[in-house]
Amino acid sequence: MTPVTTHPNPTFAQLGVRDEIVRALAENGIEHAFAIQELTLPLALAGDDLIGQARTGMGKTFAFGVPLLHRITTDTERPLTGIPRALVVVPTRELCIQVYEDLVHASKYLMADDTRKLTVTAIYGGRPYEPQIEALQKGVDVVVGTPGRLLDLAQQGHLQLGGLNVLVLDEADEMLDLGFLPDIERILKQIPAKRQAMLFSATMPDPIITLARTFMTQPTHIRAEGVQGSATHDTTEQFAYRAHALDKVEMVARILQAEGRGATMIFTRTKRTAQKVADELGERGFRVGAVHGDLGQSAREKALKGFRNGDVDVLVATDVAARGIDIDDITHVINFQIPEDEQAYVHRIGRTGRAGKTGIAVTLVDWDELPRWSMIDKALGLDTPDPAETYSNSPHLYDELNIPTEAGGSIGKPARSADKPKREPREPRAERPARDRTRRRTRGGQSVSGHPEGTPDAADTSSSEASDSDSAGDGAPRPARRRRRRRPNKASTAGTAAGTSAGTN
DNA sequence: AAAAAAT
Repeated sequence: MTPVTTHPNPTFAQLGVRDEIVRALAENGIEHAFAIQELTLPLALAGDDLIGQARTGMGKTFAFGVPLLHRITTDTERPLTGIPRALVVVPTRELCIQVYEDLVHASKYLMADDTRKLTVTAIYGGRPYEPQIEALQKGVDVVVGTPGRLLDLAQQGHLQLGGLNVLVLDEADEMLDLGFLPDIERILKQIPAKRQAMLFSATMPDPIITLARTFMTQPTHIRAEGVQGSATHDTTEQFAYRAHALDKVEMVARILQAEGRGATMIFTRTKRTAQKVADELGERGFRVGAVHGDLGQSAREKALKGFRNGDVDVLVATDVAARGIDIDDITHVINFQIPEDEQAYVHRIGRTGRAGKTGIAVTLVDWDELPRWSMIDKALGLDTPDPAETYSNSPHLYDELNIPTEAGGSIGKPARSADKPKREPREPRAERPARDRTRRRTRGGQSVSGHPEGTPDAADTSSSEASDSDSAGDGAPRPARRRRRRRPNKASTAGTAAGTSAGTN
């Protein structure tokens, strides 16, 4: 069981973070450090290499962002010159934007010298070169970027990597995976050998850690509470259902009618399917957006922005949006197609249940997906009921999905859909007050008010030597949002109790 | 075999 701590986590001020940063964080409602942040700060400030692991939505961005900003502005031997001193590499463009914005907020009051503000810039593809090049020419202290554009601008001579003091790989296991590894190696070649490297992710497979150690200096592996287990949250209720591919959209439509449903993310395995599902749900009247790699960059950003601000309440995406994206009030994650591996599953459902909130994850498993699903289920110890057992040829199979709703019932009934016209005029925008519809960032996974979750006491810190090594529409009834949440009491809870023991990697 | 990431 989770140890009960009577003391709240320490504040950033208590942890010795400089006042400019403390003030900026406070303006965003952040005062207390999450476990991963508290554990990371002393080592990160000392310049140590480290691998930071904490569950999704538990504040990894500021775990590297805060010490990074503190350190490069406090090093009197190396004043900031406008040549990049810190580089954060991320796997997707949208995550790049998000991390960039977090760092901009946190650095609001920081000066590079007596006359110049500290500058952060985002370098990513799908957008014109000129503004990014101009920003670099004006002088930049911190760069956040995706690999392709970073290398491109480095090769063109616009991005100077020789002055880097700090390198961060966010979603590090993804960055060191086959698809990205060559790019990362190219970047590593261009940065000074004597630098601090910090790697963060909720998931860190052993082979990746072994690989990481080849370019790190005696890294400390910091694992915040919880990640030793399944790395999924016990605040997120998980379900798996057997589904015919052809029925999946109908099942999703019913899930989307769950009472108390807030924002919902639907993940697919392919770009085509993502678009198709988005289109079909749109036809059914849901306010839906799509994010995948076949869309133009502005369409991707527009969809995500609409989802953030509440104009859209269903977002269909490929795994491009599986990692890092931090949006408040995502109550449901639906795996329309099962993910590639357990890491992808962990990150997908990690879009809900963030910062101690509750969430519901539903995975729809087609016949040909059963073997892979059972592998994921086993690898994570989810112990969901075998979806095969829910198999039936009955057309009424999905009448009861058995997913608890806020009202205490189950969803799955067609809910008047039979006599309902496929499409109704949408309610005017003004119908709900804008503020009520606005979905906020959770600010790096940190609750905007109250104490963050996490008990540092339960954290397992191990040094590199000691333990070796080890982140609606109207066609359907409008869901009631923001009701008081009732804890679902049936079906399978994932994960081990977030705590000390049972820590088999 | 898929997605992502430079054009």
